[in-house]
Amino acid sequence: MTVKEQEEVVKPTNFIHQQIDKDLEEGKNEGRVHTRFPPEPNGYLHIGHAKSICLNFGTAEKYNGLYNLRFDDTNPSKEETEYVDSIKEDVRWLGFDWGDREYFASDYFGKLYEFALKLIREGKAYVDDQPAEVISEQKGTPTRPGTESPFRNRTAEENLELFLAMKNGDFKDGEKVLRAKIDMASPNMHMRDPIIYRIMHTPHHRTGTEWCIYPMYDFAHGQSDYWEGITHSICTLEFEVHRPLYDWFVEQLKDTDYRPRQIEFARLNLSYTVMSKRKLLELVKDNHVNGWDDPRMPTISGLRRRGYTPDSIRNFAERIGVTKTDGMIDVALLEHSVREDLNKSAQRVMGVLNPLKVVITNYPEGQSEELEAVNNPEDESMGKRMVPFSRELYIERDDFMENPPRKFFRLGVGREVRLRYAYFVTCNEVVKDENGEIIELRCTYDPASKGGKSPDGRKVKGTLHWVSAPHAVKSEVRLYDRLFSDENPQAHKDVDFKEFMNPDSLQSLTDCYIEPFVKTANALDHFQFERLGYFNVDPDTNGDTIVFNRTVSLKDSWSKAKKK
RNA sequence: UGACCCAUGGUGUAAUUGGCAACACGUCUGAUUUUGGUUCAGAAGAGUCCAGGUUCGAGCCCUGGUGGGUCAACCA
Repeated sequence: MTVKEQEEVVKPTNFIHQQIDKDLEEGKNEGRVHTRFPPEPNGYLHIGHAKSICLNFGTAEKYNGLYNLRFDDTNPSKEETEYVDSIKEDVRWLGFDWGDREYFASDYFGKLYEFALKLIREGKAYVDDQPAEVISEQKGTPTRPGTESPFRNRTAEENLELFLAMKNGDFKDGEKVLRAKIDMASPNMHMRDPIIYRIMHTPHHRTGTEWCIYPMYDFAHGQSDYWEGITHSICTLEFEVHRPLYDWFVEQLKDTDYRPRQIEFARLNLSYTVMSKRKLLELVKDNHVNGWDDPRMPTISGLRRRGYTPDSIRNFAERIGVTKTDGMIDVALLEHSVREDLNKSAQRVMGVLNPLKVVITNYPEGQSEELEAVNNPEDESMGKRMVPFSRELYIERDDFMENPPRKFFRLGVGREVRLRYAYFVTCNEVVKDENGEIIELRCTYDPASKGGKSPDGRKVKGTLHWVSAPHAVKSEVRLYDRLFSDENPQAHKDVDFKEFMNPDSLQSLTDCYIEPFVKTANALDHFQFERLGYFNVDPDTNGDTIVFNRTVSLKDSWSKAKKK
């Protein structure tokens, strides 16, 4: 291993690990590191969550600690079991195993209720009878302090009685709330007597109709962390202003030196996409895409269906780093991560997307043969396979030009190229239909060049992929482009992000021919179609047609050169 | 007329905690190549938002600006 390689192996550190190092040095929490990933089951996980999962769980792994999966299910009106299941599947697929440490905030509804009772008894919480608008009005603004509720100084007895009535269902939704009594003049809006319990006569996906009062996020999160023994509660930047409140509740709760600590990092922004559950839900609900797992979606399930691998996503998460700087990651980095992974592992195969028929005029009619091809030049252990060759072939339309420009290495009339793993062929004639459209090429092959070798040492500039027409498997191939044409579609104040949707984000080719090797492929299997890109088998595949998704194209220096 | 946070090549991160800015992606050369892929060799590109200060020495510390983000849901 070279010096350079050794440097690269060193896992990058970040400010969170540095803070944990410090906590450990100071002997906090008996040297334990315990993290959690706390999704709300109200949507599917996306690549931004993947960053958070890798950070939270990866951190615990790094420090030989533990990590929990905890569903933040305190709002029954938005949460569903479908989402719980998809989240578990996605986290598992990414390669993390949380063992039996699977929790729900709803597991703590009882303890949370008891804790609220304690706050009331200590005069630190009160029932407010005012409607939402009035409470909101009294909150003030960031630059103006709030005013106190007329119900703020009820006696503990009265509050206890009212809260019990709330719990017993004596009131309608919104009629009363329980508030923490902190400081209406605090410069931090979240400290101005935040609402901690609201009335919702809505069945919960786990507790059913047991409760009609539900705790707010702020009243559940830190406490859940505390009860689970979380040491480092890593979340995104928008919760930074909640931290004093998080600490305030933990302070009321703690009875030892242990205390969980919230640390915030910048969420992931990816160019040419949107990354909020609300917006992704909108795309799904309004049928702008075909579901949460549409291969154009930045969801984990979409990326999986598109052909991304867990490794590629984890490497990506590692590469982008962790900071508090709000930035925008170039999708090119994500694409680089899959190419890097798939280049090492993907089975090579030849497939023609836009077929052009080629007849080898000096190859006997009715004859065919099998030629040996390498399965993966990056991994010899993947072995070889046989590819059928015959008189009638398909090549890529792009690989032939009647009037080739300079530096075009492919086929033209009178030119010789190599058909990969097969023979050298020379094009002699172009056949056109009545519209002048090229419909066939007539070529001759050199039998001495079998395997693609030139016995006389003569060179050809181009090597083309091809497929034997009678043997090929006709398939559908779906090509994807970015979902949005704007780098940051949600950043425009006066324009809805959907205005920037790319109308050509999905192109479906139904006249594609792939070598017979793919016949036995299973859903989600990865391939490299030589010279084209990485593709995987879409679950839409049925007995009749194999459907492929293009995960990402190969790097293409020819298309760049062409533009000049 | 607030609180909290952020600011390093095009992009994302790093800099042994004060010692003259490194890595990755991207871009551009060239070599190799039965994938115009991979690999390899190399190049361009920032003097660290600005202004002061402390110091022999500042991207790191201090002060003041500027720019950006977050917070006023009975959402999380």
